[in-house]
Amino acid sequence: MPVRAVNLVRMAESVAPPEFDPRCPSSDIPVQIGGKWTGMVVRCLQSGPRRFTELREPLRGVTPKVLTETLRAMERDGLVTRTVHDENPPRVEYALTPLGRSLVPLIDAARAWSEEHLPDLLRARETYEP
Amino acid sequence: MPVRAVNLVRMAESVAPPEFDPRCPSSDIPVQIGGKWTGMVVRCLQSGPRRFTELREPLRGVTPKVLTETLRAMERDGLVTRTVHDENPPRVEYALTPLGRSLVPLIDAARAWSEEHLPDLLRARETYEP
DNA sequence: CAGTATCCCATATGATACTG
DNA sequence: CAGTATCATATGGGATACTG
Repeated sequence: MPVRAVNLVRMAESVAPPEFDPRCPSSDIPVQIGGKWTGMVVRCLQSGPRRFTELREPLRGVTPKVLTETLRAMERDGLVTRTVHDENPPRVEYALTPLGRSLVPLIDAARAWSEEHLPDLLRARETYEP
Repeated sequence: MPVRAVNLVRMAESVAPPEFDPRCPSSDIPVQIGGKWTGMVVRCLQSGPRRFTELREPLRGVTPKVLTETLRAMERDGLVTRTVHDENPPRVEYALTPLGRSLVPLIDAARAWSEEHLPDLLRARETYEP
């Protein structure tokens, strides 16, 4: 399996601890938002709204349970909207909100980093010995 | 505990699945690099080399075991160097490599995102109801 | 179609104690 | 000082089967 790129998949909502240490500007306690699939969902929705199964397809390997959890969390955080069209069979569409769209540059930056630096990282990994 | 910012804490080394779906440019299978503390270690080392205990201090809450694991992984990936000075008591210094330093803009971008958008996310979280 | 309902498991993280 | 060594556990992620 060839290595392709690096995705941003997790971010942390950081909370200042009671005893914030000014010597390290990021000595925060992280509380995570996002997860394994969040970044990929954002990218999949970039080109427009998609239905549940339309998301499952390109995200090969994601189980319906996990995709549901991911989408619910993103909805809760205001990253996507969930629209139920009253039809039969049911049709549910997910779309990015402006907030969700604002993540795109960050994800792109992570991928750009990977395209530029991943070979170095992998080389380091190969030559490393404990 | 006031919310301060958002840190990038995880990234995924993405591997193309056998059946890559062209409709979604990021339908990759992620294999994670990084972890809860990696981003903070990078930021702590930004201002120069630090010793093990000098890292433990600002990263309140990290146990020696976990900090060791984090640093070893970062060393393996070529993000930091570990220099043992032959003295007594022992002195070990960790420093960013150019590769490690190249992560800084990405981490800063994540923090910038948070400073700009975290209030929106938290507001969405509060008004959300299942 | 768009999910739920269960069950399961690896692993990331942490608590605590000890050492060359 | 700079770690190891153990042990414990929460939870993110997955497998599988079922449903309005």
